Amino acid sequence: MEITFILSQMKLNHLQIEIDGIDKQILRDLMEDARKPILQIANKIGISGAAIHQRLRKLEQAGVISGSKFVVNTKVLGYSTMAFVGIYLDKAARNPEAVRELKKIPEVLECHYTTGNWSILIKIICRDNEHLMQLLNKKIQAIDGVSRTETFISLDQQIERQIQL
Amino acid sequence: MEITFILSQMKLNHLQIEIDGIDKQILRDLMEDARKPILQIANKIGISGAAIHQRLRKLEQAGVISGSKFVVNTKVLGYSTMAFVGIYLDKAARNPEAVRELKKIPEVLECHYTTGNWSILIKIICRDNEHLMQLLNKKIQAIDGVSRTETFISLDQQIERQIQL
DNA sequence: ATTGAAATATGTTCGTA
DNA sequence: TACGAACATATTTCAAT
Repeated sequence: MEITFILSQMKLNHLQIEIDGIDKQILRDLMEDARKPILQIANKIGISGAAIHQRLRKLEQAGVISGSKFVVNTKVLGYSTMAFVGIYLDKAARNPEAVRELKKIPEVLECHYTTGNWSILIKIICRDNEHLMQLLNKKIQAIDGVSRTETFISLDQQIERQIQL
Repeated sequence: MEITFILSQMKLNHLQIEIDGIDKQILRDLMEDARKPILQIANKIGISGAAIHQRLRKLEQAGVISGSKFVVNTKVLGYSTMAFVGIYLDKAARNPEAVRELKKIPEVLECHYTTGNWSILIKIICRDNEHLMQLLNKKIQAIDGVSRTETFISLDQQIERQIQL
């Protein structure tokens, strides 16, 4: 009986984070522009800046907000080629080791353990096809345990967004 | 001779965006926390706040900075399942139409035209496996032109980052 | 490109409802 | 929760180098 109580409390903490309409409006604005002034949001919604401030503190403490980022335009910096690479590892036990190596490669932006054919799926960014080829042949294929890779070059990214509240 | 001049100017505008070490330090800080006060960065680097401000203006005008975002923790909001879905379209001509439909599905976070087997690769986020199944069967498979899909569920994302400067 | 200082704008705290 | 007012910080501008 005590255990079921504790479990129900855990559920409350983990699942019942109340995000009302005002929270959503605040988050929607800030997800689009992390530097948008609180007062602008406040005026739009029709509550005080102090209220927004309180809600943001609540959302941060609840862990709803993970942080904020400046987004840099990789194309302007000369990175024109994005690709996904499915990686086959010959032994599952080598996975953590392989991931450790992948973390050392700055061009690797994402790395997922996945269901399906591959052990790992990564997203990478390269200056051009030449850079991509070097990366695959010299760095990724060189990782111990990597037996084969399948590369999918992103010819054009049509959607890039966060979850919609 | 005039044309070569114009071309060299275009190259200057598009490729020779000078990002020096100070720019990189500023961007590195703000990519980690978009709300980090300029003065803190200024003190760390050892130049004035006004100088940082000027450089940020320059970087914005050059298009290096695409914006800033608040990052929300999707897991806390109850979205525990991320997946990649490779989509086969029966006719390439249907691609733009299919992408238009995908844009209407809020769970679709990314969408890429790709080389390789599929026409399109998307990244999606779902509450749970049930939600994922509904999304695939009722919404994605229902799009006109979609002949087949291959789904890769992300069991664990080990790397999530931006380009390293 | 950079600075310091002034002017403006924004964020934060707090007593109260 | 929300408010407004007081307070503390941050940003932007600007003349000068």
